[in-house]
Amino acid sequence: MERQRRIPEATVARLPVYLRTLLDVQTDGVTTISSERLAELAGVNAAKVRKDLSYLGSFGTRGVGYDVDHLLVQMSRELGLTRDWPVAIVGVGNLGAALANYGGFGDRGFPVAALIDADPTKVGTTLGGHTIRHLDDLPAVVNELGIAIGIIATPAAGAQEVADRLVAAGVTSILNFAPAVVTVPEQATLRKVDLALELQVLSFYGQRDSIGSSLREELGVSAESTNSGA
Amino acid sequence: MERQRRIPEATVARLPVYLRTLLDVQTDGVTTISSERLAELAGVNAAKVRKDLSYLGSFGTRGVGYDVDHLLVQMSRELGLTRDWPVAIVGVGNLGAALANYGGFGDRGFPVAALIDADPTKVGTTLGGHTIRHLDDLPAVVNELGIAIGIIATPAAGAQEVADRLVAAGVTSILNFAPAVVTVPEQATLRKVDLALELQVLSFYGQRDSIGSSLREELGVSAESTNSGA
DNA sequence: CCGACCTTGTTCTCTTGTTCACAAAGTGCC
DNA sequence: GGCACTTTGTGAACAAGAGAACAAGGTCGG
Ligand SMILES: NC(=O)c1ccc[n+]([C@@H]2O[C@H](COP(=O)([O-])OP(=O)(O)OC[C@H]3O[C@@H](n4cnc5c(N)ncnc54)[C@H](O)[C@@H]3O)[C@@H](O)[C@H]2O)c1
Ligand SMILES: NC(=O)c1ccc[n+]([C@@H]2O[C@H](COP(=O)([O-])OP(=O)(O)OC[C@H]3O[C@@H](n4cnc5c(N)ncnc54)[C@H](O)[C@@H]3O)[C@@H](O)[C@H]2O)c1
Repeated sequence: MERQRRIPEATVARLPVYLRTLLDVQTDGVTTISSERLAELAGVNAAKVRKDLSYLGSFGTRGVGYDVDHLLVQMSRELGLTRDWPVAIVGVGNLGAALANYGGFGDRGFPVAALIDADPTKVGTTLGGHTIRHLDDLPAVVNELGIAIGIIATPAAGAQEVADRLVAAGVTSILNFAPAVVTVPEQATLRKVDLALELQVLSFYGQRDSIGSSLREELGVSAESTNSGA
Repeated sequence: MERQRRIPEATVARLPVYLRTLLDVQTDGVTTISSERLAELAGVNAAKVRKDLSYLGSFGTRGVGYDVDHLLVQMSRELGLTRDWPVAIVGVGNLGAALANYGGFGDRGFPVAALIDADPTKVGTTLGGHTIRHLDDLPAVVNELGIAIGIIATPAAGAQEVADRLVAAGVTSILNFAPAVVTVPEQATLRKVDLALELQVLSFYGQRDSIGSSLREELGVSAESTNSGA
């Protein structure tokens, strides 16, 4: 009788938030936490916390709450954080260099293990203890260092090619910073961080608020009457 | 008879992708595009494209497709990109400096207009043409320069305080890079970019794939038979 | 040992988002 | 001018996610 092992995507995306929150309270010496409290700290709804945690099959204690240490163990295991995931950064420019210099990843089990670039003048130079290797060496680098995750920090034009090469080299997890649509085969996972998109979304809601305010001023307080039609 | 003016959140998040795609094809001299083609380039479903675009109230031409220029105008207007949105970066460290040096924002209507830090040794120094101002000057800076968006690039510990100060100074759009849960009043909009979270999500799916493979090897090809219970 | 109290786990409902499928609408050829 | 062809716009079915509510289960004080 197998446990229900399909964790919803939305839940997966929240687990890291819970994890960080739990690490925080653990540091403060807290040993037990209720869904209510965890929800407050993680900025979500308590029912959601309980449902999310139930997917882990982890048991809280009714009347008491969850054991922080136990929860951390379960969660780390589920997220695959019991091992290291060596990362390769492809494209060592402005952003790539900043990421390479950032210590926060190694701490959390994602050591930067390799830097890759296509620019011959950069290849061979050293940054943060790593010698920059050429893109053509990717298969060798991945093999030698056991690269599990590739970070794309090249200009948009090169992103798809880099992704293809990463996948060809056996890397199935990719984080893309380039503002381009990149596709990968089904067996691989791609996530993206798109700052321009974030800013444009902020712009949308910012503008809307302004308009909203103006309208509200003009029309009185009837702005609430947005009936949810059908 | 007012047009239906509630654009779903999911749609808002896709508009920037369409926008970028359209700019690309416009550069190539394309003047008309079908939902099918746009969907392909943007990496989404064609029906979704049509529904998303229908929220703009923009008219395609049946049998032909959408006029690229017209679509760009509509979309830019809807996203509020007809004006500039001056950005202040708070926390000019490793990441903040990289963002400040990055030219890609100003190009797209988000000029970096101010740099803020709390470290007295950094205040007064210059970076990318901007003199770093002290956090205490925030209200004045926001006022003088018409700051519309605040980017938080401080350590996690300071993030909530910075957010509070930004809001107090009148900034209602915030992009947070610090790995911390930050809350803002309802009238403000906050989005976050959390790299550790992204990596951990990749870890989850990466691990899962590995397990899947192993299991598949061990058990033959019965891995498909994950019956969706109830 | 018992009962009041607390918190979990889960069911149910509602909302949001995705996708299909097709009628309506326009184009351009003949 | 009409007809075949293309593509949009949207209704309806389907899937995923959020949140309220509550029964089940366990603690702890007396
Ligand atoms: N710098 C930022 O703050 C920032 C912010 C948001 C988005 N981005 C995006 O991140 C990406 C990198 O930005 P950046 O400012 O670091 O750019 P950059 O030009 O400073 O660096 C790009 C690096 O990639 C290398 N490169 C180019 N093509 C390559 C290829 N095919 N394979 C391997 N390496 C290649 C270049 O040699 C260069 O070293 C861009 O797509 C940019 O839009 C950057
Ligand atoms: N550097 C990266 O590549 C990277 C990647 C992912 C996440 N982050 C996150 O981004 C944030 C910044 O990272 P970093 O590497 O630039 O750190 P950093 O330590 O290099 O820089 C932080 C800067 O913020 C300033 N600061 C501290 N408290 C402040 C306050 N209350 N108000 C204003 N300024 C304040 C400091 O003086 C310093 O200049 C961190 O939260 C980090 O976790 C960074």
